[in-house]
Amino acid sequence: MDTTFLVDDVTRANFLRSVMQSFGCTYVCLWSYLQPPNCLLFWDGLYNEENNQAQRLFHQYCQSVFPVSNYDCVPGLAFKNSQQYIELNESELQRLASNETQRQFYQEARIKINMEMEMRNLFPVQDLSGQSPARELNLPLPTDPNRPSSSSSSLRSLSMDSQDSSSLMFNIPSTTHLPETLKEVPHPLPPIIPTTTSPHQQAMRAFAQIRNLQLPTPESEDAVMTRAILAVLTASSSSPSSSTSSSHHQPQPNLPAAYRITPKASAFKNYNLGLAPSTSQMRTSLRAQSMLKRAISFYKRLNVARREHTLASRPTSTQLHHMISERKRREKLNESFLALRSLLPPGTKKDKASLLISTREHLRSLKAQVAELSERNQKLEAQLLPAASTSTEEAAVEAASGSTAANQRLDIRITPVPESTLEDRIIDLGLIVTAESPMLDLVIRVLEFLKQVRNNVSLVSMEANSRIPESASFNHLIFRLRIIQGSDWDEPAFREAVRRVVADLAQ
Amino acid sequence: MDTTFLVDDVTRANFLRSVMQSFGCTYVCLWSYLQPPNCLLFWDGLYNEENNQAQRLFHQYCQSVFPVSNYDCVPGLAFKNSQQYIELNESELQRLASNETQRQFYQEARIKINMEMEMRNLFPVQDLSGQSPARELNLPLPTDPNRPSSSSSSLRSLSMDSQDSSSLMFNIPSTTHLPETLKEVPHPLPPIIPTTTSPHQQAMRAFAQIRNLQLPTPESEDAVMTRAILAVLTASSSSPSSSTSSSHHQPQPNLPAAYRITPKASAFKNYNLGLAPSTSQMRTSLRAQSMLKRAISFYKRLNVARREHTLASRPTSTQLHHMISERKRREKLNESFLALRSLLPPGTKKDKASLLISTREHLRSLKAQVAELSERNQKLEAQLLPAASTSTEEAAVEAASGSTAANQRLDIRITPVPESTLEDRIIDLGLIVTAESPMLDLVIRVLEFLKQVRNNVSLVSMEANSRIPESASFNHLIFRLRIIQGSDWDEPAFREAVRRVVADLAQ
DNA sequence: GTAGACACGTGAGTC
DNA sequence: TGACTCACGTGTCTA
Repeated sequence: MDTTFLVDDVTRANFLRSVMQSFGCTYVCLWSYLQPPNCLLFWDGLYNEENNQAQRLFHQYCQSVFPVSNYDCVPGLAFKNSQQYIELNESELQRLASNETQRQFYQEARIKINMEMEMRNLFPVQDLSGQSPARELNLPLPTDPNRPSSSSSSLRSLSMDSQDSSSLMFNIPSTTHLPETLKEVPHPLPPIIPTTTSPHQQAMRAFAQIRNLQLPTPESEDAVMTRAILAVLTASSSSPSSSTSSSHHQPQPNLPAAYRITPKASAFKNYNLGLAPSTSQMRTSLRAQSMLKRAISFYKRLNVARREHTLASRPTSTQLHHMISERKRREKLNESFLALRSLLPPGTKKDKASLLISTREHLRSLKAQVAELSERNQKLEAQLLPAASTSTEEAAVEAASGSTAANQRLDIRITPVPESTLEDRIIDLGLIVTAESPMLDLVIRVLEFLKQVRNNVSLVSMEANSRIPESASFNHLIFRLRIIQGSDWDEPAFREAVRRVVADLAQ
Repeated sequence: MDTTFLVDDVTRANFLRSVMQSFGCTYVCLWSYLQPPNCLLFWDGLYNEENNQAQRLFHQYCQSVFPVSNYDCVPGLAFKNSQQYIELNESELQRLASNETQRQFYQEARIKINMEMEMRNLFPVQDLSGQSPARELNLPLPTDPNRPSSSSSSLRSLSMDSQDSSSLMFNIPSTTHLPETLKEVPHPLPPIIPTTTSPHQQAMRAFAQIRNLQLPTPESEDAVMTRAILAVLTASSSSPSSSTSSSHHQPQPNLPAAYRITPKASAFKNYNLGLAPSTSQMRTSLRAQSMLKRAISFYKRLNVARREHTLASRPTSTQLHHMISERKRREKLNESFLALRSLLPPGTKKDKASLLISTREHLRSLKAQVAELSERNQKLEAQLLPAASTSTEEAAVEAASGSTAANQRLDIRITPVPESTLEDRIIDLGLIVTAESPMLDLVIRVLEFLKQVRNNVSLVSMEANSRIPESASFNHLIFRLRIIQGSDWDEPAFREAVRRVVADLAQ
């Protein structure tokens, strides 16, 4: 219904931009998320004394306009050392852009990237401390969702000037669209200075004198001031009814609600520079006021957050823990990879992926090998023992042999081989010897003994295994003996003889 | 200048939000990048009949409000399966990377930048609206700071005003000018109540009555906006830890976490899940999908765009290619992991590290198995050989042994044991001796020799078999020897020594 | 709420 | 130089 705030906002934006640009800022971004006249300002450039002064001056100005306001120029939003910050300059844009549309595209893209980077750099870590942010922010909660008129108004409201196609998010166009910033213009003092010079005018004038600025046009300035003061006054005595009443008063629902920015309109708004409608009707709503306060507190919050961010140690403890844990995990995984590679034939690549696939292949080939071998084994066994299936019976026989205790240092078992016949008696002499001496001696000794009794038995086959070759070795020997036909075979005597042979070797 | 679209856009957004949320969507996002009245709609939740209906209703509504509008609802941008993402196919990448279509790439980059920005704006990372101690600002306090926010449903989504500058960026004709596809809306329009209320209000009211909705209130929207701003400013590394302070009584307790989308959100979401658009919307859906797909899958590549204008377009493509190739690499590696797991016994954990170690163990066991099997096989063959000397193995063995004649009386084989390592070298000394003398002497002689060279080798195990086919006995001996570490091992010399030891015994 | 697992994009290094 | 691999820190999800 009324656009005064916006006008005011635009005025301030222009002024602000002029100030900042006069101090060499290449990038001034005015953010108007907030309800006008609240906005955020970002600028780049070195944060130097001049900027400091500009900031002070601007602050002074704002204070003069809004005495209750603690307008806060957040100084450190300068991305001075930020590598990501991309300085926009017109010529480069021109060079890159082939046509007008594309140029705009580039501009927009760059600006957005800028903003994005800026955000990233400014707030890489979100650590808002333990305090309740809301308390600090003074955020008003919705008072009553069922409040009658406000809902409809908010639903209806939206605003943006839609005709300016070149309206960009962040008025980088301030460099392009603001030839009237007039750093070049030498004497820009507002012509009309009333007798009752308000503080802000003084401040602005002083500032303009310093920097040779052109200040916003006095008309808009006056209007702004008046409105602002009125707004402040009204707000100080405002009651919630003002909001409702003002909403109520909205006579034409779909008429220029164009300039009212509802909080829902969240995108960056364009300050259409040079837009200075003369409608000076005052619209002071509690909502606007609340937004102002909100903005102020927001600025505070911003500063606090920034400070906290810069001061606080970057990684939170959890983050740090996470990091090192992840590191451990990677390390372990790499260890596993290494160990896996050690098992593979040494010719394999040490590349991780190829290690995996070679492992896969190796595994597959091993499986195939096992399958083939086992199959062949089965076949061979079937071929070899149609008469006797060795393994199972052997176990059974051993179990049934009734030998001595298991833990003995020397265990001698003599078991008949099932395939032996009466004419061809074959026995197995099993020895389990725990000996310190190497198995070699043991075997030789037994063999020598067998050689002595070669008239009684002959060696058919033998088998010797030693586990744990160091220190006390565990030797398992099996001698398959054929008992010579006709000889008198005394098994206990034979066993005793064997025992005597190997007894002194057994540990 | 006509603001009807804009005003109505918000209305439509609200209505739409109400509709979708009433159907259980936790996240509804209206995107108004496009030139109004074109916008994009995203919502989560299961794509079910109700959603379908909501979509239809929305279509009808839009049709009623803007008969010329070709509103396009893209169903099913479901962020549920976060692991899935959409991979760009190669051709598309090529197209993007090529120079001739650089402009399109820029456009897409811009799109994704926009998307990122919008994401940040739309999805507050942090709930910052706690209590509102606005007393110092003379703001009306909320009726009850601790009350559960009944209007939180409206807080679940934000809508963009469509008239921000970013609408420019989407002047890509193919995407903005979607074909008219809404002619075949199956259901009748929502009842339009005449007189003063606008159609959207009527529709909303009717719908609210149907679904018992609570429409958004401006206050809540204020809060949302404020939160959004703060979120944007404090985003970039969102950690939910900040909610500790306000967790006690969160003003919007049911604000779902799923609704937080940080710019670092990495995985591209597959929004095709459960997509079952009605045939009438199929075409437009597909078209919008293709654009969306590109945009979404690219929105993470903001750095690309950043480089794009710091440097030339070269590193852009390289970076992009790098990213893509890295993705491919990861994919391939994971594939390898998966394939490897498929080879392992199915009980193994699907954890990557444990997969590796279990693979290692499995491999080791397989090797042992192979060794054992082959050994046994050798044994069996040796047993079988004299019986069936015609077998192929003998020939093969003899051929492989590199010995001179086939019918030699002595065959010496030295083969490394596969399970031996560099540190622990184990070899098999195989002897096939056709001798008249009994095997006993042969074995003893070999053992004595081994005893002599015990500084070089130690006996691990041995095996001896003798068959007596006819006249001469056929002896097969296998000695498994461990080569002592540090000793100089000369295999040919050893072989020659063995040969000399047993030569005179061989027939 | 915390520990672990994964995927991501990116910088660095290597051939 | 470019193609490629790897490590890193971070974000997200799950148990």
